[in-house]
Amino acid sequence: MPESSALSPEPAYLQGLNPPQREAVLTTDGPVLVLAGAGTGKTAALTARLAHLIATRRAWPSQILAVTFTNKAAREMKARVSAISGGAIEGMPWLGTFHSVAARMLRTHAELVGLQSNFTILDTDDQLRVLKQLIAAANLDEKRWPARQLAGLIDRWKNRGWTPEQVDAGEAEAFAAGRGAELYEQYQARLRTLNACDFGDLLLHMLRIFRKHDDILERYRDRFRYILVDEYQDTNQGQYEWLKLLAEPRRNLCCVGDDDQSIYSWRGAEVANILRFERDFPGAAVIRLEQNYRSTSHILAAADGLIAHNSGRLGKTLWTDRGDGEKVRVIGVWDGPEEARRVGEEIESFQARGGSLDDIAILVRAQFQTREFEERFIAIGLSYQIIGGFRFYERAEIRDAIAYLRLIAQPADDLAFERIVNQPKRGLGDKAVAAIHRHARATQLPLLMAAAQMLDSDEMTPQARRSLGRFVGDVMSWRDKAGSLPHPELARIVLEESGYTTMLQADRSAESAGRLENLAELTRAMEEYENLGAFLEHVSLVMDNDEARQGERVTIMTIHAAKGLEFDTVFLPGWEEGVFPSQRAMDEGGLASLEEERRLAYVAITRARRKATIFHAANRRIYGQWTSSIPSRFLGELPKENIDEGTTMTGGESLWRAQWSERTDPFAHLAAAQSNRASTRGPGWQRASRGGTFNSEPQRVIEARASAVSLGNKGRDDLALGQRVFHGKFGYGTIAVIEGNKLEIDFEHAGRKKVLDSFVSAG
DNA sequence: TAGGGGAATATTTTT
DNA sequence: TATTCCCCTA
Repeated sequence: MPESSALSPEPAYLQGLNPPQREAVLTTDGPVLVLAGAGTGKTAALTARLAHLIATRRAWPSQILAVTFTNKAAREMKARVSAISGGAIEGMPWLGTFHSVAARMLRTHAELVGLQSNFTILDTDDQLRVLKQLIAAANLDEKRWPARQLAGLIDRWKNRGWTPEQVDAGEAEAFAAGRGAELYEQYQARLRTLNACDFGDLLLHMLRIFRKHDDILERYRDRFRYILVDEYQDTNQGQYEWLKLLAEPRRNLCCVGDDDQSIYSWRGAEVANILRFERDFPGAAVIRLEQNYRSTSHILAAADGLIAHNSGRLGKTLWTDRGDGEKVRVIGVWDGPEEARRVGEEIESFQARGGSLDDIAILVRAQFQTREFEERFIAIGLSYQIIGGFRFYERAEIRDAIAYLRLIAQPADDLAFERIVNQPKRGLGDKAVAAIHRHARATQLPLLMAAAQMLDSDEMTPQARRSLGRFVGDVMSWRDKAGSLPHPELARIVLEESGYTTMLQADRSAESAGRLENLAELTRAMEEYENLGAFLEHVSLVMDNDEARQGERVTIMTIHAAKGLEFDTVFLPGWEEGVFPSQRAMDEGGLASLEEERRLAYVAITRARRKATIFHAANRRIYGQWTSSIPSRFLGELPKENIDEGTTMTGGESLWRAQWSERTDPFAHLAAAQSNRASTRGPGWQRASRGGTFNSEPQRVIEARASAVSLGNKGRDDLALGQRVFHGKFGYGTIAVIEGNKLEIDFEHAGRKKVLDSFVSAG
């Protein structure tokens, strides 16, 4: 703890903060809403506030509830609070994500909602499996009423804090002619028998407990002197109620957020929560952080001009003293491949000038857009990483491995049992599993126990019985070992003895090597946890796994994933109607969705520190179909004075010519790019697609030329002939030929391939 | 029961 | 263009 504050002029945590930031730190009591625009030093203010509360003895670390949405944000805040206090503040036990905090609470009160304190937290796969069974049991056509849709609805209801009884008729109508609420009810009942809950339940159960048990609510109210919420614009209805209950009667609630960065309404976030904060908490102090420390002014002004087209904003004006900087560039290109080519060229020249790839990001609206870039970067040998998509713990092999561990830790975990009885294949298919289910239902036993009993009956074919006997025996023996072996060791044994490793080794597909590598990584990750239980809790709540990143690389990710991050140079491809704003969003959500898309565009632009380049293509292949596209309406909403427009195509008079010259002269686009002709935005772009024929040929030529340029230079000095290496796609192999930065490798499973050295690591 | 082949289908995804 | 899922056959 710091010295008595009266003497020292100013505590360290206040240094370097601007006046509004200080206000956000020092306005400790009563409701406070901090409107923190993009790049305005929100996290600095937030952590200083925590430090201040503790340093001035307003609260002990354990008396502050601080919630975030992501594990990443929670981790960062923890680290910064610890740093700012010089390590004096070790733990803030109640700093975490909404879900982890709620889970922690729920473990102590589980019995009040019909669970045991060791309940399991279901992942999406488990959830869908349960729902599929219920839908089938209800005699509904799974085609017409997919489990995914029901899962989405139930999630939405939970986000609003509704229990099955509270779902109104109109909402229930949305699924299977009014049977939605009924299925929700059945789902909850099933979860209770499984001693499990899903993500939504973590919050909803606690909310119900708070509503029903005053004494418990009182206890938490008494404990939490101060409450702090990050990314408040992303809270859903349930979270809002949860916070409101806890914040009374002290009302020391500080919410930080930015209505212009609300991009998760499709996940239940209610912008309304932030918009009505002042009404909900009369007398609230509203503090605006408007000085942007991230971007230069053209970038800010462009973003600001765009977002001004939205209605119903709280409004704020970002400013910066970083100078004008460069204008935002808007570049029209012919098609997707050219877009990727252009971005690749710019990155290479940036790199040639000594720039670092780590400073560059390509932010896309949708995952499918990443492919074009990936292909291009592989071709020219540019290091990149794609963030998002499937996360570590969502991969099938990881989930399978975890299911084994779950079953060992909790033999009653029926979902885990179902997932792996026949994985790897043991000849226990639908028939056998159905028989086990029948027996389990009849005897009220968990599946694993029921299966054990059935070994003595003659309900199954002898071979199925033999196979099942072996499986049950294995699980039992692993359970025995679990007590004595360190858990990572146990995991390795399980993977080996279950035949899972063997199955992958026998699999000759390109991915199997990567899967084995993932499993190895999993057992490595387990070492950081005290015991199996702690590890499994981590896995359910923290779905990400920090992968060690090696070397410089360009980052490719969705705009959603980029929120909260910043990069020196940002490329924003695909600003076309239908892609961005996305067609589906507009079809389904109308104006509200369009505004959310616009906020997304705002988030995208404000990620850039110095340079933002937007692309729009005249033709794009979507799901294998060539479609012509018109530039995004958002482009027209950018203030003219903050953008530079250009196109790589010849003038608007004839797209035909552009097409023709592309076809015959592979370097035409370069010439066009250099002369940077006037914009052709407008009707000329709306030409019908000419189909995919024209570009296949020139692309190959250009591809070859670009490869020739980037290949054959440098090469790595840490690789040698005969060395064993690992490749993300092809697995392990031995180097057979080295030629500059090109390698020929004899892969153990994929045969001989030519690859670039930047894609292999010493194995 | 497993695996092949053909048809249907396709945002964003903090926990 | 992928991927996934369902049906059918060995």
